[in-house]
Amino acid sequence: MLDLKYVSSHLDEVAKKLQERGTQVDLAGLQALNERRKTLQTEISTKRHDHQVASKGIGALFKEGKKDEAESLRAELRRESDAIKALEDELKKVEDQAQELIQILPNLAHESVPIGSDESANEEIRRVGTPPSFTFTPKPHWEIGEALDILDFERAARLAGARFALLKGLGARLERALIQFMLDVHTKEHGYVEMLPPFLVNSAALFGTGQLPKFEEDLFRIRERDLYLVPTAEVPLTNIHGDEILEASELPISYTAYTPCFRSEAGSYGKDVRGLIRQHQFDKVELVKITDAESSYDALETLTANAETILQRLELPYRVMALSTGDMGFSAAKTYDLEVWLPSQDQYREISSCSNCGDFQARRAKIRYRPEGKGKPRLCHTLNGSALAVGRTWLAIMENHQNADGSVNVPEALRPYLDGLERISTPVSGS
RNA sequence: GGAGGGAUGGCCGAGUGGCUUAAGGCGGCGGUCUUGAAAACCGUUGACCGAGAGGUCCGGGGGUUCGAAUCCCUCUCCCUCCGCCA
Repeated sequence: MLDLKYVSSHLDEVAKKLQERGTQVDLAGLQALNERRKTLQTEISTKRHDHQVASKGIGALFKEGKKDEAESLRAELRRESDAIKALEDELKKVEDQAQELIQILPNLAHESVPIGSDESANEEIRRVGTPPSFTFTPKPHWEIGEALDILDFERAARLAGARFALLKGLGARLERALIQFMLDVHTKEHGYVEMLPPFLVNSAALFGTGQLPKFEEDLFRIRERDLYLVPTAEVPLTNIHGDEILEASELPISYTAYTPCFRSEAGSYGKDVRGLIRQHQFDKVELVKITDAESSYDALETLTANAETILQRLELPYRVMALSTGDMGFSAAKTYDLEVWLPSQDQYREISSCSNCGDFQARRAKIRYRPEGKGKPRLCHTLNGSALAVGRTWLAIMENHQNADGSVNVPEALRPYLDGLERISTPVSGS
């Protein structure tokens, strides 16, 4: 959420930056509401003060036996009390209106973010690794997986419908190995604390990270309850310190967690209908950092590098993209996407998204810290990134490490997690 | 699911309508003493809105009252016992 005070005093600048993100808003209305809010508050504050002072006099008058005076004062204060109540009602209405307007505004982009209306304006930062060259036509992962009998979409559909998958045997084992591998790297080498959070969260948590109120249709909600399936571990991890004032010495905080993620994928009809790319449920290992207000952009570089490590170890070619103002998510001030090479599509596809949200989520979730020594609490900065989306990693391995005979080589870094297995092959019949 | 008991500042905890400007303790910070430290003693100690005056905040929301931490309604969470259960 943007700071109402800042918006009110920087109308033109904020409007321009929002427009770069593709959002048109009437900020003048917001400013008017803020002015009215301040006026009302001052008036209420003064009236309440007078009322309190006068009110104390009643007890005294009764004690002195001046009943008539006490009664008339009481009647007067009764009217005054009603008047204050009316002002308070208006204040609440004004505050609610301002809140409603400001909470659906996206974050402002950092100055280093390329300006543009969509992904065509994204900027390639670097490429790492070389796409493999094959002596045969590389197959898409769903063909490889089904031939190896480790992936089954048909039976998954029987259980849950389209956009669900059933991993079998070594397929399931590979998924589990990837999760374990990623968590080990981040906890043992990158200093993240492993968490295993709830997979269901309430609306307050989703408001904190920005999924609500604007993007409810992207979520799966539990019937009749204020609970939603997590769309990403970013939600529980970032909200862990909601409503807290942290000590500066505790920062930065680095958490990692594996969770399944659930997305309704409303509005994505016809996109990526085949294969594992776009599912209602997928596994992800997430990284979250909570920092002070000064170091979040350095932390974004670190976090992105941490995510890249996984791709490098798994020998998967990828590139790093700086998203443009029009392609970034709602809460982000700056985002790097990691895109992995997919031979069957002959292109790079997103496998991780690493964002610095600045104080945008911290303001919503009330995550603050006390600067070194003393002083007023300040808003933290929050960051998150996938490291990585496990399902997409699974399919990237299938496609990049496939052989002409339909088998798939296991990257060396992963072998310790698969009892030393070097390749996944079609099982010899009967075994 | 049933029955009871709770939720007060960073933490513990007192407080049943005006004398609460939330007691007291712990912790933190500053000081005295000390070569230094500990102990002891003294002082200090929150968040939010507002330019300020001032106001708000005792789990959340609503109500009664001139006046609510205190009374009423409601929701959430926690604890104890019973039932069920991996």
